[in-house]
Amino acid sequence: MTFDEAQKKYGEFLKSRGLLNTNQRGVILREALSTYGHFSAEDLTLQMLKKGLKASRATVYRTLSSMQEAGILDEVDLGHGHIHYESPKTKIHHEHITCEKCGSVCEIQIQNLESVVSDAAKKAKFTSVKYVIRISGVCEKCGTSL
Amino acid sequence: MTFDEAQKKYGEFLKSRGLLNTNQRGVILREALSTYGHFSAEDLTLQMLKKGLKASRATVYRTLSSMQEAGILDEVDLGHGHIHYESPKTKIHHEHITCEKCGSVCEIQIQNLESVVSDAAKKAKFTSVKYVIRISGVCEKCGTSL
DNA sequence: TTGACTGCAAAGATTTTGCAGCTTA
DNA sequence: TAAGCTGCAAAATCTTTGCAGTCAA
Repeated sequence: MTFDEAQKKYGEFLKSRGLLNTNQRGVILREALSTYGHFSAEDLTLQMLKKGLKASRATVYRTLSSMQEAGILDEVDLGHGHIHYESPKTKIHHEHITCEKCGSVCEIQIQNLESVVSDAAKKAKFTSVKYVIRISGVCEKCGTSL
Repeated sequence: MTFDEAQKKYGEFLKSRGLLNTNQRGVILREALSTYGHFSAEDLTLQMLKKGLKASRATVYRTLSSMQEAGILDEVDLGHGHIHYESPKTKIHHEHITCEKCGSVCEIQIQNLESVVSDAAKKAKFTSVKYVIRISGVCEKCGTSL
């Protein structure tokens, strides 16, 4: 998803709900999509502060949450105790695994995870299925240094 | 896993770490394993309070966490904003899906999820792989009543 | 006896909310 | 103008921690 596509999609989402397309929402959208990899609301707030872009923590939280609802951000659980987001533009169907010892994060590919989960959910008559998976383990480095 | 097996396993875990097998740990273990389905630290604390069993919130948190490490409880993410646990004795390889509208939780079966995740993680040279998956969607009732 | 455990209350961390003033359409 | 948004600070939620007294081996 390019920035323009995301902007358009978010704009439509806002309009469909009767919400306003404000300056802050635009700034946060741009910032979120231009960030490589995963970030938390806190990360983004600080990153914007450094650049002199103004948006309060509360607004960042509110906006990221609505961007996720709009489908232009995915939630990611790295097991770090707070929500991370990620732009789907960098997502070619991958998940993350966090090392329990050193905290490092690797991306891994899980074949068909999306469809497997979605199929199972459909058997229980659920629609609009989403999932967040948190995977952890011990990485090679930490495993061999024991 | 029966209660006796869990108790034995937990006892061995504690011993191997030089930790004590205290009264509170025993009480919490019994309470956790006798609870059907999933529960949070808070749930368990209140449940024990009602029965007149004494254990502070902090101790329950500490104990559940160590029981998870010992492998006699599994962490479950229902998307309710706090950690839930579940006894593996009720777990015949199932996951949970939470309805975004009404909050109801269903159990669903996902074929081979465990091995699929574990295999993918092994390709990244991770060992001792664990995962927690949070699945959400819209249940049949909420989907048709729109 | 000694190290570990417990309860309490206080601290922490992350996220949400109330409200008054500001903005967008 | 009206409805929605924003920032601030306060609140809420869940969880962890420090400490002094208690307990298990």
